[in-house]
Amino acid sequence: MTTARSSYRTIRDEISRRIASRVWLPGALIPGEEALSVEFGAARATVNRALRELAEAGLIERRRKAGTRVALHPVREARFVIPLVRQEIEARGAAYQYRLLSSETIKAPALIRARLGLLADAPLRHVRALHLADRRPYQFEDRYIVLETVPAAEDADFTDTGPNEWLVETAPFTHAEFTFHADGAGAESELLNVEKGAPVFVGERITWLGEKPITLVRMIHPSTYRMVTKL
Amino acid sequence: MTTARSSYRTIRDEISRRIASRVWLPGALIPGEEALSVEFGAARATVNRALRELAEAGLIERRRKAGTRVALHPVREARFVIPLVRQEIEARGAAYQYRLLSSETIKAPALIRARLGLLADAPLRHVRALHLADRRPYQFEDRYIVLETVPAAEDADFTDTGPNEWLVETAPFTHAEFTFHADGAGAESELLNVEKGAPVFVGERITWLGEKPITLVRMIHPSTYRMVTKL
DNA sequence: TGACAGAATATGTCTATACATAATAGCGTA
DNA sequence: TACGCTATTATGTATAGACATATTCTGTCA
Repeated sequence: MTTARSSYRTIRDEISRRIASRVWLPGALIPGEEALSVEFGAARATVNRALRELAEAGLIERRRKAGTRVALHPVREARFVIPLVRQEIEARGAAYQYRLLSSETIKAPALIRARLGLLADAPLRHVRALHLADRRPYQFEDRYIVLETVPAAEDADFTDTGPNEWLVETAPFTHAEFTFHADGAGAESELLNVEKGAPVFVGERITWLGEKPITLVRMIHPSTYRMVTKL
Repeated sequence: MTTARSSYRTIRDEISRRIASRVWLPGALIPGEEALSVEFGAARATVNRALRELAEAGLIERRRKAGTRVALHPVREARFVIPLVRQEIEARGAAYQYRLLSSETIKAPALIRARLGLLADAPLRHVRALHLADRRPYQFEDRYIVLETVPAAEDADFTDTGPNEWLVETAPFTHAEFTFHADGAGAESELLNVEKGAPVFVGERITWLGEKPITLVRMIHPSTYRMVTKL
């Protein structure tokens, strides 16, 4: 019979605590919103918000009529922010530098076309660039921009600022897909200043505006790179 | 003057659309909750929920008194679920197999101690295991469990099921930190059936219960592994 | 000019109430 | 017994109104 002066945070944290301290075991049914609102002396809407947040975090599972139960496997999800390379580098207190390597308009290569679900001959802008932190190679960027979706990219100037910053300001996206994997350094090994075949961390991102693909980018980091996220 | 029959989803999506279609430009101030509730014919609370979700997604930024504006750099965040290896493998339609490689109770090595913020001589359970998908090495798991935090782990039997599944059911966590990077295969190369020094994808995870560290685990995948997430 | 106290304001949260909706449980019928 | 309809129930969402709180703005005083 906690007295607590309502507040959805109080309720959320208390319930979270009960789960963490195993007062309510995984799989167990917890009291309904009505009951909790009585216990905490809060309105049902307040309890609802607390429970909703916990459900979103994956700690509990809710179903109409069936009630709310502690998640069996806390399939919690972590979040990682999608920063601009520049911000990422500057946040570490390092000096950011950018170097454009190449930029051209091409017909979509078969592989890229398949990945983006494009018809043959779709024109793309292909940009290669290097991002440095304190004068050391930090990320090699290999990007394709779909000109049908973003016509303005045809004439954009990427000599001083990277296409990412330009896109972020110019072409908002609605969906995105991220892929991460490890690979051996290929042609980009020299640029990153690593041996050929040395392990590199590859992040790949595709973004869409509605159904239309905007861009595909491969971001390649030397093996010193760490992608960190907290929960 | 959209008529729309309220619903926070309708409002959320419409605002999202206006941002995507650049009706409201990045950095621009958008109408206040009061105004929007009039426009959409909804209660302020409903508009609030719509805006709150958009803010959480990083599409807009809200500040009291200052108002709500379209985020300059959509610092959106992606989420990735934290699945059990088994589920991950079975979800691909592959057969899951587990093999315990070694298990012993040790004093914390200096490196691990530092990483977990432990005092000297803290006893740990060190478990090494291999997870296979369709009989092929999928993940090498190298785990340390802090016995002070989870005493029951001392006697737990990991011959048939991995420590991860055991922990998930037994020791809930409140915080976690994830790190991902690429590395060259070391001692585990044979187990993963790759050449020594071949690129591997390393995921590291530390979990805490309150202030007390629970476990540190390194999960090493061959370079065929892809970590995928959508937004 | 600049510092500071207060007024103004947009968002943040809570309440009470109502109705909507999904899903279960139970009943009746074939 | 098997099937399908209906009542029940817990969560989901909406509303109007109120108060809380963080910030900005403004005017005053040194």
